[in-house]
Amino acid sequence: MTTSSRPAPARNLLALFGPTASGKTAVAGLLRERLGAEIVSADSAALYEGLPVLTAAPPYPARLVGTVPLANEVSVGAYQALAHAAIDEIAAAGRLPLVVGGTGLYLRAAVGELELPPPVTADRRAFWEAEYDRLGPERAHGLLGERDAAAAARVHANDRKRVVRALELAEAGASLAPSEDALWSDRMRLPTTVVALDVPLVELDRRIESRTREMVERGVVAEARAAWGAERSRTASQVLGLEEFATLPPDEAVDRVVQATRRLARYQRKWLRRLPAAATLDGARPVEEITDEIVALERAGERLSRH
RNA sequence: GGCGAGGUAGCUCAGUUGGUAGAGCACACGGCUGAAAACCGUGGUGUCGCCGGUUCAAGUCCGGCCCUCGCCA
Repeated sequence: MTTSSRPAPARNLLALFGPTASGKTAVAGLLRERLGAEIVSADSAALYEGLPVLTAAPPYPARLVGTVPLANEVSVGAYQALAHAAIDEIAAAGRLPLVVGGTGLYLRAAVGELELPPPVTADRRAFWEAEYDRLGPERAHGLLGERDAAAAARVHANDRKRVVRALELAEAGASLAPSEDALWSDRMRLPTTVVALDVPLVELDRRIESRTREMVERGVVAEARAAWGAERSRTASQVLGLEEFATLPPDEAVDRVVQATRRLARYQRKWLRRLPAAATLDGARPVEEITDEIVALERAGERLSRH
């Protein structure tokens, strides 16, 4: 009654990373059917509710998509807790969690062993921001050097955001400088098959342009205006294209958003080059073919783990 | 056709009394540990519209031509 073939490896985690417009959504949609996977998004902008067109929300259920009110800030730390909970819940139910996203840091936070230093209260942040502005970059950085030399060595004086964060952490008894570099390591929280999807740059640029134009037909302008008029946090305001579509004539908004999205895609491809992946597949190939390959990789147990 | 304004980096433009050019954005490369679609660092990528003249030296002054925009015909 038992077959002679060796048992299939235990399913743990599958992760799909790729820049915007690389075809992640379509591939993940097929993987969902083929592997009975449940999708967990790793995308900082898609977290927001009310922006399905602008953030290209998938046409099928996915965790951590459209769940955060625009009035709230998002952060890697908050995302990480939600992602780990979702992954563990899916796995506990005997299904395959499939983490899909283009935000490199979020993907690493979801699948890796990133141990993030704690958050700090809003008033401490406001205090250190004011201190930074009062002292100026050099003296603020100098102060950091006295309080946390390791953190100061990693941060440029002009990087206000990081100098402020490091000062907050030093005050709280923590440090911005990690004891161990987990960001670029290939250590995984669970045994994970990581697959990267990429498309030749010229084709990617073409896709970005046509996809941005389609957004207009699908109603981004109304969507963006509604969101822009609502109470929105700083991180919500920074979602690419929100301000452009809400405040500029559509043609001009499209041009700017295309340019900004191309820049984003190049940034995401930098992550792609450094992320440890079992394979990098060409997203310009037929979706079925790509899916077949990923299924094969997953079944073969091509995965990274804790070591 | 006449008058006016203009032609300098991929784009928008700055350039002093002549000393072979520089900002922002874009772009390239790099960093990044609770803002990452964020933030920061480094890099000028050029037939200064074309041809000639003056000058030791011209983006800059002179002459001619070409092109763009506006107004008037």
